[in-house]
Amino acid sequence: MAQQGRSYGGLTREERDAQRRQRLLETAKEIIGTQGYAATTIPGVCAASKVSTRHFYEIYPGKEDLFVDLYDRITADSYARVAASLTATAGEPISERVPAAVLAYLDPMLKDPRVARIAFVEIMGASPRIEKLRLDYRETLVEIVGTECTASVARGEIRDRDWRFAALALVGAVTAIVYDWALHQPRSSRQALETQLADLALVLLTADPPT
Amino acid sequence: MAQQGRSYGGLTREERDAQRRQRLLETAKEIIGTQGYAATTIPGVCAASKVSTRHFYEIYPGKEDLFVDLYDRITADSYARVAASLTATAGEPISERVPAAVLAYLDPMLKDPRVARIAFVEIMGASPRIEKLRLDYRETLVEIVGTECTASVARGEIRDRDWRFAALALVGAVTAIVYDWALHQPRSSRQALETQLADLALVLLTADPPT
DNA sequence: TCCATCTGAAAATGAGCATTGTCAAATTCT
DNA sequence: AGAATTTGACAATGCTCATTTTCAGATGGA
Repeated sequence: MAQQGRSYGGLTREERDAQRRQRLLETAKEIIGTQGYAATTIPGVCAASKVSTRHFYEIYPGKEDLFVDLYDRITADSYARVAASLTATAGEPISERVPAAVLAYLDPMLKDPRVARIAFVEIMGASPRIEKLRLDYRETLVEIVGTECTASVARGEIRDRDWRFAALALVGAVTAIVYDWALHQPRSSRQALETQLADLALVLLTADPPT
Repeated sequence: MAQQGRSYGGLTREERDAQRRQRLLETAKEIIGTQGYAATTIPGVCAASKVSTRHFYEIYPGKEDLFVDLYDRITADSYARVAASLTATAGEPISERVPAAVLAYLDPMLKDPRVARIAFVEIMGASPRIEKLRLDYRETLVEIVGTECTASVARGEIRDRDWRFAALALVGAVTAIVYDWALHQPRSSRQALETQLADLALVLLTADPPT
């Protein structure tokens, strides 16, 4: 057995493990976000991370767990941004709050196409467990939208409607658009895209069907 | 070598092959649409199809090709419906044509949740080849939307805009919503969903961003 | 210094398929 | 009937990993 816990290379066990985990996550982002989850192998990730497979299994129970950890972090990051955005725009009308929150969520994906691919494509149907994770996280998003919009209705800003439907539409639309933008070269400026996305969010949550 | 081509069991070689292919496709729809592509194995599909693996490889070069064939057929079916719908509504305003075409496209997915799962989830990131297939097919859809909408603009019905953006939003939104609807039990009536989808399509293609 | 830990590299193991080959029985054609 | 095909079942092969184990050397602590 390993794991007695003394320092090595000037680092404690926790620090060494944390650094290995960090390298694994960075490499996983690169490989999964570039080659896809199906094409990702443990030996491949380990080699690129300079982490032996033995150490890998000291940190993660298996391959799927690395992906789950990566996705959890990506999602937690975006959720924290959303929370911060909503706090920052407290008191403002929905037409400010929602677009800002959507762009806050998307910032990591707009910055890094690998993140966009992981969060919007590779995560889908990868395995039963991961698919459930995706749907659970999305449900949280749906609830946030519902809460915000219902509050806005109460303020008399917008008309009430099926918020679950609207939220799913928003998430689906944004997903497709951002992934497309992340892939295409050349592409429009991030600024231009953000304007379009903000308009889209607003339209989906507030527009009335014509005639 | 097999393949000399005489009749057997009262059927020609073509008929026998066609029946096997039919059974394989039906089983593939069931397994992929229920367990997912990653969990689908050739021996599994063959056993459920009553087709020997030897015969499988007489029909398809490999596993991926079966999936491609299945997806091709699903897509071709939907595209044919769209074409028929557009023909049927020729001369009518965009507010009739687009919602009708969207619902025509979605009919197979609304009828069979397995088809929805295959077309909207399992197809994503399954392999480089399949991902490319998906994006190519989607591009066709984007072009159709662009063509229809540009024509509508020329008729003075709607304002011009970034049709690629709008089309991607429409496809993404509809995908998320229909898959969600197909999964959830209990769920709203198909009629109700179709009304919502039609409204959504219209809003995405014609609504102006508020303020 | 001496011993217990820790480390990276690499080999070993084992499962799960995809794919190919074998063969006896069934069917068809002449 | 008799030769040639076709069939389905199943064994055989081979490959790609995931996961485990080995091991010689590096490091830390007493």
